Amino acid sequence: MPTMKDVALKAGVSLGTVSNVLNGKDSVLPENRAKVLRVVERLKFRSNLVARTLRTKSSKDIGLIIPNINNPFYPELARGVEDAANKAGFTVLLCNDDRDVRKERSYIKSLMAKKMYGIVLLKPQISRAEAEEIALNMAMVLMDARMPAGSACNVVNVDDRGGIVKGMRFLRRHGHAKIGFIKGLADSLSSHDRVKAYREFLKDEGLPLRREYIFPGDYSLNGGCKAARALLTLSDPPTAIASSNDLMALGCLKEAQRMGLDVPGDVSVIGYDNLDLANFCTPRLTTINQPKYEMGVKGVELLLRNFPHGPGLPGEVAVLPTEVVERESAGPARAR
Amino acid sequence: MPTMKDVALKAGVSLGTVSNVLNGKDSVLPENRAKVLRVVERLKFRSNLVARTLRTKSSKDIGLIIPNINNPFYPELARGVEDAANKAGFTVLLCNDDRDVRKERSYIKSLMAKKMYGIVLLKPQISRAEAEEIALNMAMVLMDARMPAGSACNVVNVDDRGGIVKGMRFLRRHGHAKIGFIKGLADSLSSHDRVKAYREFLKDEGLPLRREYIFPGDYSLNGGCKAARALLTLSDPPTAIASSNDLMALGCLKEAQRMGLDVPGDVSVIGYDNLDLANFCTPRLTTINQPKYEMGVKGVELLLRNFPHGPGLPGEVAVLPTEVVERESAGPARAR
DNA sequence: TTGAAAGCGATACCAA
DNA sequence: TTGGTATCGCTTTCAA
Repeated sequence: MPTMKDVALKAGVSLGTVSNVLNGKDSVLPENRAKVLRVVERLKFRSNLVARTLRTKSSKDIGLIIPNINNPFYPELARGVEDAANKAGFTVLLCNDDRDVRKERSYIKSLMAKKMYGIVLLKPQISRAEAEEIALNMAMVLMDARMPAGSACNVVNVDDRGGIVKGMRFLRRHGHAKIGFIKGLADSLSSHDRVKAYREFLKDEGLPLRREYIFPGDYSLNGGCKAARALLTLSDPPTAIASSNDLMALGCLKEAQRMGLDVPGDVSVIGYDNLDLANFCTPRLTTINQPKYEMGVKGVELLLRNFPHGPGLPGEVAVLPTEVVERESAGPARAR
Repeated sequence: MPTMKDVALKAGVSLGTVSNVLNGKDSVLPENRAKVLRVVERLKFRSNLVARTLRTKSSKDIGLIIPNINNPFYPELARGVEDAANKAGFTVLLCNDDRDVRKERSYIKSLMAKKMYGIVLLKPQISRAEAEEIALNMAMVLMDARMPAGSACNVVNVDDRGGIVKGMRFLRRHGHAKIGFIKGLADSLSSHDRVKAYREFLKDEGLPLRREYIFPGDYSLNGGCKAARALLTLSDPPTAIASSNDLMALGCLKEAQRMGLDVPGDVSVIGYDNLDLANFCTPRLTTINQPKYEMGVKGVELLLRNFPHGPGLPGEVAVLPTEVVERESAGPARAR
């Protein structure tokens, strides 16, 4: 592997000149530039990025820490991060922390030891103070998190309140007044926001809040089945069920069918996330879309924009919109 | 950020001693080791991995190049790679090449410039010669590829022939003699192997090979629908359809249902891959499992085993087994 | 505009 | 066992 020194030698110029050519500095005689370029070509020279990073103290890489790439929500988001990063000349190191704070910390330390430019961290479990401290050394973007105003961390969230409200409104518009809700695991900000939005919507609409209409789900297919069974065997069952994710909505849908109910004829089901599976099941699932790819893109955008040449700029917070994707699993309420 | 020099200073020992302590060399006086460790702790010192890599000319990272993490086949494989790599103290850089040779080459070059330890490359599009050349500089594992014996590249493949044969046998055992086949895009080794296996199976069983029973699919949901329509409207339609991936099998299944056919009552459908969706659809899809996670693990295993301290050892090839996962979409043939 | 030289922060060798 | 020093390959400053 040839080095810049080799190039300099063969081209009959100094190391600095080669560096200047390679970095597009214009203080180089055209003739020298040409010579250097020719040698670079001939030797198939490629800069050693490690040396560059050592010298400049920052690589052109960003770390992406997510719970688990196996969760169908994340590949698209990861792709958004990668595409946006690539476009800006950065590459992405993917890390799955399995929602384990220890793993999360360990990855962060490793990313720092690698002198990464920045980190995109989903569902952070570390404390705010820890996050702030990291943001001193590298660009930082949090997703699905809440930080105090003035924080050095950038934050990208999704309008979960709005998503639920839109879904509920959709159901209302189709005449539903008795709407059940399947909660998710109470471990994340977004999950919390979704139930809250459900409650508030009911209140705003002057609809009664029935405790038995809220079922504690676990984000799993089976959790959705259980919820459906519980909700639909009530003496006065809901005519529509809103789930806080697609997987449970699917379970719900399947269980309703198993009970001999027609979806959406007898009961409407509405999901959340808009995963691929929402398109693959029968009936296709009406659901709330989260802009997964765009979340990734936006994250990188903030990352790069607010850390142009080291720290300084305060963080920014972006809230991305949700929307209902109308398909087949929800329709008009029908008297039973 | 403190450096090893700072540690050496505060601990009153030399740089070399600190290095030896940190790298677990035993030629250090226990008392000195303790001193160093104490200072490391106090200063929260962490080795700069970039400097280490520059000096040693190889990082503890491996690159993983896949077509697209958005394709539901890959997340699990990627997870296998990451887990196995982590266990060995390595981290993984994920790259999506979108099946574009140019992107593939560009990523490889970038990985080399970063002095990565090795590369796991899926469905390589570069030439064999190119692959061999890369293997001179870093550990290399190819997946879904064929290399000549004696190659420096390691290869991990899946027993696609066997998978198809097992699926066909399963159908035969249930009395099917008229079996349709939906091909995939002819762009990969595995795709090619699957049709071939289908043909040979028919021959071995003494069953007629009917051209009209082989439909050219495109791996998409819609491709599966079209295939079903074509195959099932034949004057003498097949009683079972084997698809070369799950997505087309799902499309096939849905189209059959739309045509008023019962699956598996009227027609059996069998997929390939065993993606999550195979479990989520109705009826649940009987399919051929590919050991995705294990492929990733095996890849890293070969990578590490055959490149312990630089090149030298020849590559190894591993073929992982497939198996039929019996669910609900395939059953006994029935006279129509 | 260019060249010479000083670092970046580790590892590794050699002498002591 | 330890300390001193050269070195990895680049960027960056400073004089010329």
